[in-house]
Amino acid sequence: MSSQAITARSEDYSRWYTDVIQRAELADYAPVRGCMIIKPYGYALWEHIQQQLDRRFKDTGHENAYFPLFIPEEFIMKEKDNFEGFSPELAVVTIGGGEVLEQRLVVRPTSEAIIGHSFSNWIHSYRDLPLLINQWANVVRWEMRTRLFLRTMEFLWQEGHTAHATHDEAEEETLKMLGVYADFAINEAAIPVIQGRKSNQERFAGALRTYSIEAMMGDKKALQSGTSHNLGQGFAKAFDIKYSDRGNQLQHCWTTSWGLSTRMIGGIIMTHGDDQGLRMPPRLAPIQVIIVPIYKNDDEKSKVMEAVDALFAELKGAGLRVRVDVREDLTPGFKFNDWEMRGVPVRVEIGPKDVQNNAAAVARRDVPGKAGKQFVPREGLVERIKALLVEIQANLLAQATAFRDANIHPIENDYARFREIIKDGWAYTWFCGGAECEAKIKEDNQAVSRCFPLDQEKGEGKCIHCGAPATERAYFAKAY
RNA sequence: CGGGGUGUGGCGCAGUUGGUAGCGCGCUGUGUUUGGGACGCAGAGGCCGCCGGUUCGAGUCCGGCCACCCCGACCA
Repeated sequence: MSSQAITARSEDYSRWYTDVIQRAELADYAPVRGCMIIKPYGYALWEHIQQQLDRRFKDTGHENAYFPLFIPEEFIMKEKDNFEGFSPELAVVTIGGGEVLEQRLVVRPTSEAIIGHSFSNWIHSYRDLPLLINQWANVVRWEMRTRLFLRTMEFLWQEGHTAHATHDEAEEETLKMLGVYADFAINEAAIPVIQGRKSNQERFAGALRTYSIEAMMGDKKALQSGTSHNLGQGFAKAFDIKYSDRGNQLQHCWTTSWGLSTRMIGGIIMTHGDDQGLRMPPRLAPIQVIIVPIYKNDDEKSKVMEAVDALFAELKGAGLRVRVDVREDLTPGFKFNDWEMRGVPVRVEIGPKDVQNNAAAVARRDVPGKAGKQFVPREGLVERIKALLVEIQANLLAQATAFRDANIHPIENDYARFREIIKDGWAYTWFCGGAECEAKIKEDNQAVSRCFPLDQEKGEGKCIHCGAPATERAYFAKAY
């Protein structure tokens, strides 16, 4: 619990972000640089993210497994692009049991290598395909600069790894899981995301193609919130993942990998949060309904608590995540602010008047102040709250979508204007995809291409930077 | 690694020309309070980031180191 005010977003967005996390008790800094302690409230949010994703993975035929944290260094080196991409950020164990290790062990930055090793043992025939595996795990990347949830040296995620008989099947899987991420982001986290393909410069080194979902944060910076790779046959060749086809010919598999991490929590904070603090999307909120009892004396207390307990049981019975704030010696006003800061979607106040009137005061987090508070008859209250949670979920998505759309600006053939746009928003424009253009744009604007959206009209234009013919449009933005 | 900042009770901070550490919040006890961040009274809590130097005496001055935060480069 904290009574401190939160820095206004307009004053200092970074400070607002870290204030919210600490005051809402999502996470603490750890004694090790770049690491974080995820506190119960933050972890509960992660658990709901996990549940919603895991359900979707199972529904699309995937199974969970677990692979080791330690990976022989030579495994990592097998796939050259992968190794070169990751080597600067590897944590390597060189001593174990007091002895210098013959075989140095890498703490996994991702598990393509060790899973590839297993896949080569598991897969022999086309009958073994497709192989659809997911794991929930922690990974470590030695980052130079870290921020709570957005980039920490150790983070939690899921990584899906699949093997297929053909390129097209792998591509289909890659896009299917991208779609799963988008569905999750939009319908559970209420974050409008754009599905797209990364430029060659931005794609994962070991991948044929990298796709991502991109979201706009409250400061108009972009956040890559989920990633899906078609790895081609690169890993299959490096790890000898082969199968005999129907004609008894040995073929290399086509593999994919896709991941979504605790970074998503940062996305939720920065998409929905306001100057009062967090605003949790109801479907993921650790607490959906907080009940604050109000009373002056023992006589009132017993009457109020009777009504509160009954409502609590009813809401809980309806499947809602509900809690009663029974803390003594805190004023109701303090509790209102406290739970608003922590983003609980619906607050129910029950005092002597409400007991008498057979009603309750219901306040919604997405509408600030008195406008969001109304008195609701006790009769039908549970149904009203359930409906309200649905409304809030929809409203958060609508607000975020409106904000995003208001800050995306289409532009053609005008680099000067492009540069202006990108200072405070996203630009949507023709892009040749070339490395030189990308590098120059980055140098000029501290912004990069986010993706070529999958959903775009066919056409042809001129690259915003070099003017060469371009067949695709891309989003450009400053990014986390 | 470059630039900027900060290290003093749990948190936020003050601490004058060097004289043996204080405020607010929080915490404990207690009483009055309670419909938008309550108040009184009584308490507990500190190796002033670390090491060294100057000095009769260092939170304060000097030297060195370390850590963390913010902004870049790198990255999900």
